[in-house]
Amino acid sequence: MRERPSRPALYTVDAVLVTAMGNELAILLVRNSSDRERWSLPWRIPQTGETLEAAAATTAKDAIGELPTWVEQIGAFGDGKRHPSEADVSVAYVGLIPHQTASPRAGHTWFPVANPPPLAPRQRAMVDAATKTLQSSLDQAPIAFRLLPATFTLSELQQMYELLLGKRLHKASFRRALQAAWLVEPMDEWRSEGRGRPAQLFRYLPKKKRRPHRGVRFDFLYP
Amino acid sequence: MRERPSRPALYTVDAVLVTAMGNELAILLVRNSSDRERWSLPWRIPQTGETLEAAAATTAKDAIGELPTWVEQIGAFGDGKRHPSEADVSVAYVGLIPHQTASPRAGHTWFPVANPPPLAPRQRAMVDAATKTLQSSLDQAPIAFRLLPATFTLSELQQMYELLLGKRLHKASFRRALQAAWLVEPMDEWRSEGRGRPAQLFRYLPKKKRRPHRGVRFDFLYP
DNA sequence: GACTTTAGTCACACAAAGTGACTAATTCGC
DNA sequence: GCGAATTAGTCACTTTGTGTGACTAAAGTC
Repeated sequence: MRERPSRPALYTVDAVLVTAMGNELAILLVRNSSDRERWSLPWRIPQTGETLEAAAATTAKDAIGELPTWVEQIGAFGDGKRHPSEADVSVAYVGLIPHQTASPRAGHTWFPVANPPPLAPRQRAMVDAATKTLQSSLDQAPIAFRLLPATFTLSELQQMYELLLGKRLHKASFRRALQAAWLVEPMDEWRSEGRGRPAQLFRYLPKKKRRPHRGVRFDFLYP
Repeated sequence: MRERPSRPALYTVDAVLVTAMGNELAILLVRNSSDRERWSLPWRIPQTGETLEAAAATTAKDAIGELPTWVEQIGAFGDGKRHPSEADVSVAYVGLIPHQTASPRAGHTWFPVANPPPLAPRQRAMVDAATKTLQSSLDQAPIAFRLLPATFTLSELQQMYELLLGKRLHKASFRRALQAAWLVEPMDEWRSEGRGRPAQLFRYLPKKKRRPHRGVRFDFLYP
């Protein structure tokens, strides 16, 4: 605990900016300034007095001109090797961007999260961890709502959940669970999407404060 | 993203070492070398080529002479102020120590997690986040098992869960859920604890690989 | 106007969880 | 030695939650 390191321990803040493009998730990458063939996550070295979260928000603003609707830390990533700048650790954040508001700055492009260009191993790990974090906090935080515009149909909401979970959901079950959670308020508007019955619009407006009072659950198998 | 910082962005790795003492959780704190009245978390600056997790494990070994039975990252903590050494960010890890094996080195002491001595705000935040992380990954990882000795009774296991969750559990429900998860194997040993029927001993040995196939869940209220 | 398409709801079956009461095996007090 | 107390372990019943197919509703298409 007292040994001096052989070099300073430096870090950056990296942002995994996520949006829903059509029916897949996409992340924002920026072209490397040195090697224009390669891509990397937007990043930043925090200024004096700047919190980590603020640095992540600023990184996002620099990349798309908007603050994310949701920012959450993924963790610190270090593998003993250096990468962007001289840093040997990157503190990664996910930021959610509703796709409507997203107009990337020059040099920045959305890539399907399932099929990105080659990335440095550490950045690759951060992207993987970001999608995993989103999936696992999907039932703990309004992730899906933050990827949608302010008003949406229940079918759109369900599709967003299906996209994030990577599986189909049964309509009746989805709506029953949503009703029970009191997260959504119907508006007096309907939207006709061409064919089919028009859908009612809803907005995110959580109401109740009754916690479900569950017991234990053992949802793991191997250490 | 290109601005130079006004000073180098430095970090440490801090360890929140947790054990179960009697019927409360405890964390290991070390007396400050400068101000002997104050306490802080054990920490370390990673050496070149050392991963973050390895640094956390080493920190634990320096503090209690044993490797933790479980190590997990909590996150990176920075508030714009510096603290241990010159670092403005601490990467925090939880490490679990079964209480039997724990014999702290000189200057190190266990404190009840609910009632620690005054700590620096950042360290306080790390301790709070550690217990929150433990609670929320309790159903995802064998946290409780890693705080117990290799063999244990089901009552001890249930008490550990109650301690970590901060609430009582119903015996029959607990055992039913445990059975369904195939996490535990009975041994041919019994232990008599003075009064009452002797309890059978079990060990952690996860068996099945059937994932429960749940739908969506909305377990949050406010953003 | 029949057919297709999407929205929205219902009702039933089945699975999971909460709960109190029961049996079992030991120690303690007398 | 024997009944009360104590802890372990199980059972059966009730309540709640989830999976699922079938249904009605309102629009467009031909």
